[in-house]
Amino acid sequence: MERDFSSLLRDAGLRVTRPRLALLSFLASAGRPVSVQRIADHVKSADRATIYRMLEALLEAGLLRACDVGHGHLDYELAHLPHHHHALCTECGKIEEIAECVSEKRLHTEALQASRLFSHIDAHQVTFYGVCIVCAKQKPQA
Amino acid sequence: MERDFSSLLRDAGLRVTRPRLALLSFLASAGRPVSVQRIADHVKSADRATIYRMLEALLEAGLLRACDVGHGHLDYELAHLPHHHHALCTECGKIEEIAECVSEKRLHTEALQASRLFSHIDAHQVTFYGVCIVCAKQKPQA
DNA sequence: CTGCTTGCAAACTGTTTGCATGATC
DNA sequence: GATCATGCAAACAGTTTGCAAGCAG
Repeated sequence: MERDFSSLLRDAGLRVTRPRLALLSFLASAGRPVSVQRIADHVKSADRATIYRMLEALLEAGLLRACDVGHGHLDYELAHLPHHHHALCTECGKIEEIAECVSEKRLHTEALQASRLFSHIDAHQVTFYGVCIVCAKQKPQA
Repeated sequence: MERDFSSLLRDAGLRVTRPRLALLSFLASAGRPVSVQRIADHVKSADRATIYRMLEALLEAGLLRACDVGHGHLDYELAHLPHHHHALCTECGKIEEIAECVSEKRLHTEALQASRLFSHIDAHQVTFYGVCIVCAKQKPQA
């Protein structure tokens, strides 16, 4: 696994350093978007400033993706996953990755048609808000 | 217009105060989601702490809606508009409101089907990223 | 050896809280 | 007059920047 990350970094023209490898493997093990806070808790070797600079560099290089489910800060995940979206449990904050839907591709074109001010649309992000099964059991129709 | 806001507040069980009316009418005049920063610039009569507390109260009461286009903080808009989404110009930061699309309703159900962990989904938010016509003219295929 | 990266500390921005004052109902 | 809302100041959290030291290429 470390091998992969090294080449990823190298191919992106970035130096291979211990903190970066630690960050990447933590994100890989997480498997879902994580906050800077959580990264700092787990990748203790790296200073917070370093974490922010790494995230910026890796984001710029396209190795990471930032996603925003609306709790005031960005979460980060590895970018080499297929396009997908997130469902946020409004009870416990759990995030699930949701595969791209069929009707989603239409959204893009329909949105551009509905728009008056836009020339083209490059990307989109969808977040679903709901209640996960665990929370639904604990708090029936809360 | 002020009449309307007064009754809105009253109906929500909130007191009618000058800062709240100022906030509501500013949001109405803006017609698009605005940041706290922008609110503070325009609604100078109100203290920043007051702005945050007003936003919280009005959000709770359902008069406002928060939306997050991913630049690190929330934007706010009046909630009595029909459901819609936002397109963010990645060049100039302009936000356009995009009407709900036809295929969007399917998203909801498809997402739930694709999910493994969720019991039900209550809401969703979509943000489109693109380039507005003005910016597209200034920077052809940048 | 050169230049990119990191760590540490300090500055900043954005947001929240406590408490006394003031306004609404 | 009781309660809720506001202003001010101070605390907090999250993020960014400057600079010297360290490490990768």
